[in-house]
This record gives sequence, C-alpha cells and structure tokens, in this order.
Amino acid sequence: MSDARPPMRVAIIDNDSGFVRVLTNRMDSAGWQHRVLSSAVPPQELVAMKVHALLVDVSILGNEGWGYLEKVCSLLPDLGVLVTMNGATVSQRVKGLRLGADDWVNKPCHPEEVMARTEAVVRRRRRVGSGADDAPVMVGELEIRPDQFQAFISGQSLDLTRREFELLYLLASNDGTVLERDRIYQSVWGYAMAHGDRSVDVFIRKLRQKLERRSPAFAYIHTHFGVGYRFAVETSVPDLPGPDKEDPGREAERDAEATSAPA
Amino acid sequence: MSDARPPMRVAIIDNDSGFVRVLTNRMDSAGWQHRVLSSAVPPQELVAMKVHALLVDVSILGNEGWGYLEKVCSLLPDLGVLVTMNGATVSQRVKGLRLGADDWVNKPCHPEEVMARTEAVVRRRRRVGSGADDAPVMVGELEIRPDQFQAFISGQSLDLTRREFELLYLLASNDGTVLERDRIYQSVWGYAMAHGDRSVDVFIRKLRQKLERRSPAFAYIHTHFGVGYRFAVETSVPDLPGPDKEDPGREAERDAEATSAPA
DNA sequence: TAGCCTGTAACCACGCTGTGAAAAATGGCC
DNA sequence: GGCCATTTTTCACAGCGTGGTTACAGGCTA
Repeated sequence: MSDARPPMRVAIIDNDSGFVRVLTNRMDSAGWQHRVLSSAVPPQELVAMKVHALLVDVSILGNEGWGYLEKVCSLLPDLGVLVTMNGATVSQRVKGLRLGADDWVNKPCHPEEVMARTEAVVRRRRRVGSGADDAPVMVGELEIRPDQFQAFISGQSLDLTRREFELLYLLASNDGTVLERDRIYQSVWGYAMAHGDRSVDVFIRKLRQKLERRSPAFAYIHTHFGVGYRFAVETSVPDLPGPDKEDPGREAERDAEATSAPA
Repeated sequence: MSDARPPMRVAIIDNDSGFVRVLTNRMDSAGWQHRVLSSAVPPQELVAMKVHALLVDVSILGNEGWGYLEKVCSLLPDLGVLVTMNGATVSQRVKGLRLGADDWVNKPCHPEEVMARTEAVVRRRRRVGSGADDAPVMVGELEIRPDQFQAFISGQSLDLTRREFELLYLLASNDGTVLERDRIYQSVWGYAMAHGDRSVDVFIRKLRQKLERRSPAFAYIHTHFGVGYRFAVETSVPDLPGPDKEDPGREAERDAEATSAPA
C-alpha cells in the first residue's frame, strides 16, 4: 500500500507482431514488465511467471481458444484476464466475459487504452485482495515477519518451510475468521484446488505440531467441520465447567455403547 | 454462505430514455434489480441503495462528470463503476479508467454486453473480497458472526454445527417474523423440503437446547402451531410459585401478543 | 375425543478430518 | 549429470462429527 509498488507484470499471448511491438514499446516506457508468448501455455506456468494479468488473443488459438480461456479463468481466479480479438461480435464478447474474462478489447485498439484497462482490472485486485502487503503479524506470543520468511513464538523461530509459512501467514492475517479450504488453497498455492485434494489438511497438521511444540498451552488453529479452519489464540481445552447434562447415567450409557468399533 | 445468492443490484445514472428502457427490460428478465437516476446522487446514497455496481453516463453530468466519477471511485472502492458515453475518444476513455472506473462502454452498445461487463466487474470484486458478504447480527445477548461461523451469548461461543448455525442465522436475521418450515428448509438446505421431513423440527430442538444451556432466562425460538417458527428474545415463563398449572390461555396470548420489536 | 402437529430421544450411515507413511518433486552440492 | 537432503504431494485408514431418519410421547386444534 505504500508508494513502492512492484512494476506491473503481464503475459501476452498474441502473434500479431505489429500490435505486440507497439504495445510492448509503450509498456517499456511505462516501466511494465512483459512476456510475449506465441501460443497457449499451461496455467501453472503463468503462476510461475507471477504476472498480474494475461492479455490473450483467443482467435490465434483456434477452436481451443474458448476452452483455454475458461480453463485459465477457473484455475487462476486471481489473474486478470483481458481478451483481444479482431472484429469480435457482441455475442462473442459476451461469451468471453461470461467464461470469466475481466475485459474484452476489440482490435484495432489503442495501446494506451489496453494498458489503462489492464490497470483497472489489476487495481481492483490489489485494492481489496490479500495481496503482497508485507505487514508483520503479531498475535499473542506469535510473531510473523514476512520480510524474513520466519515466524516466532516468544522469540524462538518455528523453523517453517515455505508452504507452512505462507499458510500460517494467511491464517494469522485473518485472525478470527473462518477460511474455507478452497480459499486457503487458492491463496497459498496460487491456483484452484482440485477436488479431493488433502494438502491443506496435511499442512494444517504440520503447523499444529510445530506450534504445539513451542507453546502447548494454546490452541491456534481451529477446525470448523465441513467449512474450513479458523485462526485464534485460545487457551487449549480448559475443560468447560459442567456440560449441564441432565442425567449423568445416560451419558455413561451412551459412552459405553459407542465403543462399537469392529476391528 | 449457502446457495442462495442475492440478485444483482445496479444503479443507473443516465437520461437516454431509449437506452435505459431497453437495458432495464433485459435486466428485469434476468432478475436484476435496478434503480434509475437522472442525475448524480451523493455517494452515501449509493451505499444506502446497497448496489453492486454503478452504470453512469458521465456526459449528462456536464463538466462535473469527471469530478463526480473520481469522487465516487475514491470514496467507494468496493463499488463496481462502469461508464457509458456516446462516442468517447480514446483519451477520454483512458482518462475515465485512470480515474478509477472499472470499465468503459461506448454507446451505442448492446445491453447484453453491458450486463456481461457488469457481471465481470462485480465477479472480480466478490472473488477477491475477503468474504465479508454477510453482516453480523446482534439481538439482546446473542451475537452471530457469519465470518466466524460462530454464535455467542454473553461472549461465550454456542459451538454450533454448520446447519445449526445457518438455521439460527436465518431465524435471527428475521427477528420477530414467523417463518414457515418450507421457507426455512428452502433457505438453509438449499432445496425444497420433502413431504413429511422433520429435519427442521429436530434442528430447532438442538438449537433450543444449546441456547437454553447458555441463557436459561430467555426463550429465543417460539413455535407457531401449524405454521412455523418465530425468533424473538423473550423472558421465559418465570414459573411463579402460585399456580399449580400454567394457564394455557395465558400462554397462547403471550405467543400472539408479546412480539417484541417487530423489525 | 379424535386426529394431526410438534417435542424429544435414540439410532445409523455417510462424509469429513486426523494421522502416519510412502512416493514424488525440489533444490543444493560435488 | 548424478547423488543426497529436504520439501511437497499423494495415499490409505481409522475415528468421529454431523445430519437425517425413525419411533414414540405429548400437546394443540377442531
């Protein structure tokens, strides 16, 4: 949120060399970083490039264009996607936008406008997004320093790996609020979670282990069954006084019954 | 939260009656809610309208147009802003986008495209927003925080399951009004209730148990025989030592009359 | 009083999560 | 390039929470 914003990074999928040359010239003088590709690349590579937006001419991808557009948009919801095309009809434009594109610019178009539209798309993301604001987080005895990629409890480092750290940072940044697995995965891994993926659970466990080792008196990560996880520093299991069961005998009976685990 | 998404709500500032008529017709058939304004309104009013997006023709505002656009965009960063205008030049469009507009559509344009672009803008906002879509509810000592998936009484968590929580949230959101079982089921479960299904009753009971445990002095959920349930915080029958039996007539009267603060 | 509606408790099946470990991928080092 | 250590991902399985059903008892309406 300070003045020192990282330069805009965009990927361009287009083979209209004239258009690309004019556009990239403008981008250069504006300090933008760009990567020109002549064909579709796997969405994961776009993640690796760490671009803020994708400028794609779907017409050069042939019939695969629409499918590619849809795949990218659903897999990378955080990526700004602008489509360019020569003389697209209204229904084509509507189709593209409905598939998930953020904007559509018909060629021929002025590079300045393309850049302004790209900014508009990305601006909205940065404004509210869980973007790269490197603010340290301090909750109770826990301290997280994004600049050091380290987390401390009472000054002792937790010695987290990269994923563990990013997961903890996300959770602690949203102290008190429940985050669904999908959103966690999207934020930490950078792309949409596949159905049935258990990675989040596994890393939650690792985090819990390391947190518990350093401070056994507190519980940090709480499970919300069927929903997700919530970060909050609470004294671990104070054994709530009197669960107010009317009949203690009944409880014992049920407990006795419930041990029906067939080997 | 659940499947039920609220319909799209947009404000339209335009005096091109022909364009507006065609556009609103389309919106009506798509189930959108719209509010047409013939001149600029203070940004606070836009907030009060709870619209997701603003569609504005800056040209009808004269020289004030640009200033108004800038003011709205800076004051309401969460609002989607689309500008429409007759034959705007490239530099005008760029100027508008740089001032904070999310999209720019030159007239004449197809209403379907305008709507698709509006969806794209709002979609992006929802996507990155930290999910603070639902407002907390506070009734008496009861506090419900949708972001935490938790409900509290006097600060103590009620430890509700997912269904229990959504049911309580629905009831408390409609404080004072009777909700029929069908409506409740449709809202919480997301589909129509099968004939003879008792799930609602069972969950009402679970809720009552947990509520009563935390605050025995109050009754929260009231049965309306043959109709449904009504949420209202009332002091539960004080059980005066005088009468051997409770007077059924008095009870019925209480249910019918004692509605406190119908919102 | 008869009949329908609701309160209540117990039961069970399913899906979700915790957990350990193996397999795969990554990255550093020689 | 090949090897080793670390990290990440996948997999299988056990345990249990949750939600939905059912049955019975009690209450309300007509």
